[in-house]
Amino acid sequence: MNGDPIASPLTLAVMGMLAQWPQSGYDLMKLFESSAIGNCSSSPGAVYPALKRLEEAGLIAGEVENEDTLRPRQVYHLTPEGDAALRDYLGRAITREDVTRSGGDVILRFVFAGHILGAEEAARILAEFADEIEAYLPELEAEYRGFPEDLPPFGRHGLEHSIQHYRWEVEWARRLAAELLAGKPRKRSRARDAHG
Amino acid sequence: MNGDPIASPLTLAVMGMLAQWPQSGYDLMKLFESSAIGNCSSSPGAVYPALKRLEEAGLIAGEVENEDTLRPRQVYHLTPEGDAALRDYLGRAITREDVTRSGGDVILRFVFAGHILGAEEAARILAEFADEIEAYLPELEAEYRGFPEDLPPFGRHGLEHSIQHYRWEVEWARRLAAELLAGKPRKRSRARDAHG
DNA sequence: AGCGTCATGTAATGTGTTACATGATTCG
DNA sequence: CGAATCATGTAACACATTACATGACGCT
Repeated sequence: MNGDPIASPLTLAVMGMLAQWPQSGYDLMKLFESSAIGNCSSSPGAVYPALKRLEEAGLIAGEVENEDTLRPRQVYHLTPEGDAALRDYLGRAITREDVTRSGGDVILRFVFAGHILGAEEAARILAEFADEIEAYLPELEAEYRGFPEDLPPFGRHGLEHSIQHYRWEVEWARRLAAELLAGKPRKRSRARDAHG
Repeated sequence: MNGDPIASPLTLAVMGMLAQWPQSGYDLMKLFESSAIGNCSSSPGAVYPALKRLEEAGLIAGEVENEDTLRPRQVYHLTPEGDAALRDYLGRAITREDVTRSGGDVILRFVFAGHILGAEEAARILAEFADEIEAYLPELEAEYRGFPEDLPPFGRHGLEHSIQHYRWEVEWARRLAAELLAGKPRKRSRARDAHG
C-alpha cells in the first residue's frame, strides 16, 4: 500500500475504464490489448492482481455474472470510495514529476478528467501540463547551451529532441485547452491536420 | 538474468556512459540527477545494484581508486565483452515494441550509437524508428476513425495526441537522419527553431 | 562542533513480465 | 473433434522506489 492506491498508469486506466461502465478483468485485458489508451499491459499477471489490490483497498467491487452457468465472470464497478478516490486523483495539480517521468500518465488523466469532471477540468489539466513544461524548459535549454563543445554532438541531439518534443507538447496542450474552453469547434478530422 | 543483460534504460545508460569514460557509481548518480539524458533514476538503490548486476554479467569491471586513502572509489569501465554487448545492442533493429512502450529508449540508443558506432549507424536507427512509427500509425488512425461517435470525445483526443506526437517524431527523425547523412550543417542553435 | 558533500551500500516494498495452469464454450 | 476464444488466476523473477545505514572529508 502506497497511501495512494491509484499509483500506476495501469491502476489509473483500470479505474477510469470502470468509471465508464462495469467490466471484467478479461474485458480490461482485451481493451488494453486492442487499444492504445495508456499503453497498458494486457497480461493477466498485471490486470488481475491490480483488480485484487483495488478491491482490497475498497475502491472497486466485483459482482458475479452468470453465477449459475459454468462460465461466470467477475464484473467490477467503482465503489463510492473508488469514485471519490478517482475524482481526487484527477483533481490534483500536475507536477514536475508528472512531466518528467517517462511513463507519465498526464494524457490519461486528461482523458478521464474530461469524461468524469468535464471539459473545464480537462482544460485545466492541459494548462497545468503546459505550465509545468514551460517551467522545466529553461533548465533543459540551459543544459543544452552548457553542453560541452568538445564532445560528440549526439548527446546534444538527444537534448534537442527533448526540448522540441516538450515545445510541441505545450503547443498541443494550449491549442486543445483553448478549443475545449471555446466550446470545441470541428470535433472530427483533426488527426488529419498538419501538426505544426 | 534475462538472457539480455542490457535490459532496462538505466542499464543502457550506465553502459553508454561507461563507454565514454570510466566512472564510479556516485559519478553516475550525480550525472542522472543533473542531466535529463534518459530520465534515469539517480537513487543509489537503482544505480549500485545495476552496477553489481553488470559486473556479475562480466560486462563491466571496477577498479579501486585511492586504495590506500580512507575514501576509495570503485571506478567502473567496460570489459571487452561489455563493449561487444553494447555494440550488439545498439546494432539491433528498432522494433514495434521500441516504438510502442512508453519508456522507450530509442533516443538513448541513437545517442550512444552516434558516439560509438558513428553517424551512419545513428541515422540508421532514426530511419528505422521512423519506419516503425509509419507502420504503426495506420493502426492508430484506424482506431481513431473507429472511435465510437456516441462516447465523449476525450478518448479521441488522447488518440489524436498519440497520432500527432508520432507524426512529429517521424518528421524529427527523418530530418535529423538526413542532416547526419548530409554531413550535418549548422551544429548549433537548432533548439531555437520552430518545430514544424 | 556541526553541516554538507563524497561514497558506498542494504532492506522492504510494490509492481510489471513471463510463463504456466485450468477448464468451459463456440465454431468449423 | 480440434482449435480458438472466453475467463480466471498463480508463481518465479527482475527491477525501481523509498528509506535507511555507515563513515570520512572539508568548511565554517
